[in-house]
This record gives sequence, structure tokens and C-alpha cells, in this order.
Amino acid sequence: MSTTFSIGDLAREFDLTTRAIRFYEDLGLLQPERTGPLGRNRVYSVRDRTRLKLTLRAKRLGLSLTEAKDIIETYDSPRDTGMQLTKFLAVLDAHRARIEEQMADLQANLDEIKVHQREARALLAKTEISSPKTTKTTKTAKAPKAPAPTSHAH
Amino acid sequence: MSTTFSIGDLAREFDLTTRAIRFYEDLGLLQPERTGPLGRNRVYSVRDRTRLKLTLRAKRLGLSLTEAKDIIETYDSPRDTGMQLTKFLAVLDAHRARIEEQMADLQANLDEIKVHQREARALLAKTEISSPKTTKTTKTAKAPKAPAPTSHAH
DNA sequence: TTCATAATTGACGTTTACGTAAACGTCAAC
DNA sequence: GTTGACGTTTACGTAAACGTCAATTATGAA
Repeated sequence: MSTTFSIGDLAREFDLTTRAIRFYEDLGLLQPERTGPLGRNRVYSVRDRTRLKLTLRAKRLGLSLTEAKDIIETYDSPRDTGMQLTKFLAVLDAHRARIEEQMADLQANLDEIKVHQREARALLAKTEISSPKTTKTTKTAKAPKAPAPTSHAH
Repeated sequence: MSTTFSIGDLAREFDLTTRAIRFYEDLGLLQPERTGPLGRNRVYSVRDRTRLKLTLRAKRLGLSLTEAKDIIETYDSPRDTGMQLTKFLAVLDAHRARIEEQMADLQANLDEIKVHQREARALLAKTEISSPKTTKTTKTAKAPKAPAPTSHAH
């Protein structure tokens, strides 16, 4: 009784259209088996589901589907026979580097957001003081330092 | 003598084609001034350069150009007159949430890479023992625990 | 002057990642 | 028996993000 999934199951779980899932199959990302009278219906294994999940995660990070496929194939291939271990380790290291770059990008964005948050909260505090309408006891978060009048332009 | 850039300058600095940069202008991401006899040549300001840099960073994180534009416009607009501060803060929070999701994705990837690294290094150690060809005193990194014969299939 | 280099504006082509419709099969429920 | 939910294939459409000419202009060096 190995767990399997219909195309609808996966579509619901990952919020995809069935069209998208069939498209991923065209790219070789999924290889469902067939069932039914004429082998018309697709049956997805746990392995397919995992590959799908990895694919979507890669997509969220800006990779193309073929790039995602390459990576997944690499990780999900027999290392002993196929690829040499040292080469595999090199690939892993390249991936790690890429990810660390992205981490840096994300961190930069986070930093900018924090700047804007501080700035906006400062302004908000000022306007709340001059017109205390709905003073919802908003945690004024340790009163900001300088006024800094609308920095504008990075 | 305010610093300016030609389209070629930016193309070189960010490794883009001029075509791409003009395309970004069509989308409203850049607004260079014109110079030359008939105002044919584009002149980019520091602000343009910054917007370009932000755009590329957003791209690396998987955003579309229009999404990137929206975000940049939001951050780079006068908050006091235009958008309400509370709404702006809400947008910031949404962005933060998005970024944290991506951080989680990246972390998940990193974790998987580490697993594969451990596994591969373990296998490598075994083969090195059975045939110690070029024993380059490779830091065997605190000999792994279990042999774990080629996990394969996540 | 001539050649190379860098720039311009169209305008059409391409790849990716699906959407959308048409037209049909299957099975359970009413 | 037909309605509805779910599935199928085939095929054309589309938005995004440029690439790739082509034809022209301007500038600077040889």
C-alpha cells in the first residue's frame, strides 16, 4: 500500500494547476506511472512529490525549471557509479556559494527594510503626537533617536 | 560635476547588454536624461544606478521586473504626502515576511547540501582507504559516524 | 579621411512557463 | 440517463525578458 497521489492531489497540495504539473512532466521533472483501463491516468509516487516540492522551492529562489531539474538530478543520482565523488563535492560547493550569495542579497534587503521601518515609525510617532486620534497604545518601540525628515532617494 | 554614467558604463559594471538597460527604461525603472545634439544619448544619474542595482538584486531573488519596480517605487516615494505611513509599514512587513520565507528555503537547501556533503565525504574516505593513490593529507574532517551506503532518493 | 567604437531607434524573433479552449473518457450519485 | 467531478490529449495563445538584426549617427584615433 505504498502511498500515491493523483494529479489533483498534488495540484491541491501545492496550489498548482494540473496543466503545470503535466508541463513539469514534459520537462522530465516528474515520471508518474499510469493506471486505469488504457493507462490513461497518472499516478504519482512519494518520490515524485518530493521532486515537485524541491522544484517549487528552487523556483521560489529564482531558478528556472531546467536549472531546478539539473540540480535535482544531480542530487538524486547514484554517485558511486555515475559522477565522481570529488566532482560531486565540487558541485555541492558551488551550490553552497550560490546560496550564500543569495543570503547576502536577502540580508541587504532586510537591512533596507529595517531602515525604512525605523524611519516610518519615527514619522508615525510625530504625527500621532500632533494629532492623538486613535491612540491605540501602540508600542512606540523605544522612541527613535533622530527626527530624520523623509530621507527619500537611496 | 555630479557623477553620471553612459549606458555603456552601466552595461559593463553590471554585465548587462545595452538592450536590457533600454528595456528597463521602457518599463519605467530608469529615467535617464538626454544629451548630445538632438538629445539622442542617454545620461544616467547616481539615482538611476542605484535603482538598477536594486532591480538586479530583486531579480536574483526571483522577482519579476514589474515586481521589482513596484517595490522600488514604494521605497523611493515621498511617504509623507503620498502613501499613509501605516499602509507603508504594512507593506514593509509583507516584504519582511517574504524574505523570511526565502531565508527558510535557502536554509533548507543548505541543510540538504550538508547532508550530501557528509555522505559524499564518507564514501570518499572509504575509497581512499581501499586505494590510497594521491593521499593529499585531505582534512578528513573528523571522520563521519556511519557508513550509510549511498542513500539515493530523498 | 577613414576606420573603429559607441550610441541610437525600430522591428521582428526567441525562450520560458504556463493558460486556455476543445473534445473526449470514466465513474459515482441522483 | 444525465449530471458533475475528475481525468485525458492536442493545439494554439500569451506575457516576460530580453536577443538579434538593420539602418543610421556621432566621436575619437590613426
